[in-house]
Amino acid sequence: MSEGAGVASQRIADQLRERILTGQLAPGTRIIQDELAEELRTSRLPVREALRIVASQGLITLRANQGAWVTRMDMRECDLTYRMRERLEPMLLTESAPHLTDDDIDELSELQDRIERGTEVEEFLVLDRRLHWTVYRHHNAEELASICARLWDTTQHYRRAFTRLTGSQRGWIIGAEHRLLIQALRDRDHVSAEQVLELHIRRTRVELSRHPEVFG
Amino acid sequence: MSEGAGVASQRIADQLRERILTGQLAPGTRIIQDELAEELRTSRLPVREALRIVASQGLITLRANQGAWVTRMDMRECDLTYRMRERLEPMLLTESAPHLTDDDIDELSELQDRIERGTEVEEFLVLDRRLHWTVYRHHNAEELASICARLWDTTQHYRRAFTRLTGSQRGWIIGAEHRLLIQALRDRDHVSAEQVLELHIRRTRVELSRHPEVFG
DNA sequence: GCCGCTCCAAATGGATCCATTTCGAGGCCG
DNA sequence: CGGCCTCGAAATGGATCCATTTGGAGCGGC
Repeated sequence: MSEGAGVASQRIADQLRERILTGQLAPGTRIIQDELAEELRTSRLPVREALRIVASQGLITLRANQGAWVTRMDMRECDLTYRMRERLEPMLLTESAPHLTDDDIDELSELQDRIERGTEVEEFLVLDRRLHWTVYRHHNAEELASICARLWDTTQHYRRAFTRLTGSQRGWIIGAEHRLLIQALRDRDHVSAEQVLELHIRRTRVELSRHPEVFG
Repeated sequence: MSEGAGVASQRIADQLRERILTGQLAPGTRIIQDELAEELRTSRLPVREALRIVASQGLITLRANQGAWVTRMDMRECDLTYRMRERLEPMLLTESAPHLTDDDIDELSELQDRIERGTEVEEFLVLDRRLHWTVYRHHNAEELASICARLWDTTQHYRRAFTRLTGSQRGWIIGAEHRLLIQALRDRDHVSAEQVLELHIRRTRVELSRHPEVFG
């Protein structure tokens, strides 16, 4: 795949990705090669390659002779993306779970503690992601993992909007799901862990589908 | 995503993809920018972009400051790819099946007739692919479809080797599975169609896992 | 007053040139 | 004789310049 090529291109791609995931660049925003190049003190060439890298991760959309925009999703696409996650992330869990150490699982508990103590949306998004990917930490399936990461990233903006909207109402549900997941992992009951994870993603999808206003 | 950008880049990417899928370029083959550029009467720049496009589809692997190789898989990766297909292609079927016309289904039957009459490996690969993607013809899920296509493409070389190896021994199994799939679609029994499709992919995966020599 | 045509500025696409990195061949030293 | 080091060719990465395309502003005609 495309982890290689161009140190500069990769750096620029990472920065672009960061800005999109943190919400600095909203879906629909146009990205102009010259602007990015000047701002990052480089030529347009590595910028062009960076745009391609980020496009291959689904975060921006390119159109020939026209330019690049931060990818925009409608509710239908977002729903489908969550359905894919429901089928793929449990696979990723299965690949990783047998290799989780007791320390890993303690780390999961601590992350959930912090999630429950916190109130900031941005903090929640970071911790939630870190929790999930700690579960997947020992996967040995790059392809699968990169697809899952892509599905996660492309819905990040709408997850943020959704979280802001529903506030802490859903906190205890997510908490219960996370705790059940962590306990199943601690018990080495991987089938249940898979099932809880699928449930967790599906429940979020269903709730999201009840908030069309997230998609403006 | 990355359907746009650079008419030339896109053309070159298509040619590269074609050569890999038809087996002209085997996994592990190194691709040198200068050679491709000279052969296609263009400069290295669109070649570089084409390499990125094809890399984003998983068919070649880039390493910074080193170059590009046709992606090589081991049995474990191939097995995982088939497992992903088992979970995703039935989804794609579900998106498309309700919109299949009687003509579409007749076309499927004719394709299967031709598969059963033929003996050439290359012909089989083409017809088999056409059959599957005729089933998916009316999907309205670009992301899902592009992931499925990617999973299909990256295993193409090993499917070819496998087909050459097992010859026509598996022909009647594939025929039965395809016929059952087509009949379920004709009966508008989409749940059964999904199930047959999953079975079909899983059976192929299991057989493939019994032939490690394919990954020599 | 509205629609359409022309032309121009701005942005993307491609070619060429130069810099940098990698890897192997060949020689030198131990 | 073998291992290491150096050097150079070859390939990739980046910068600059030019070509092409696009879309909108402004003018003209109906």
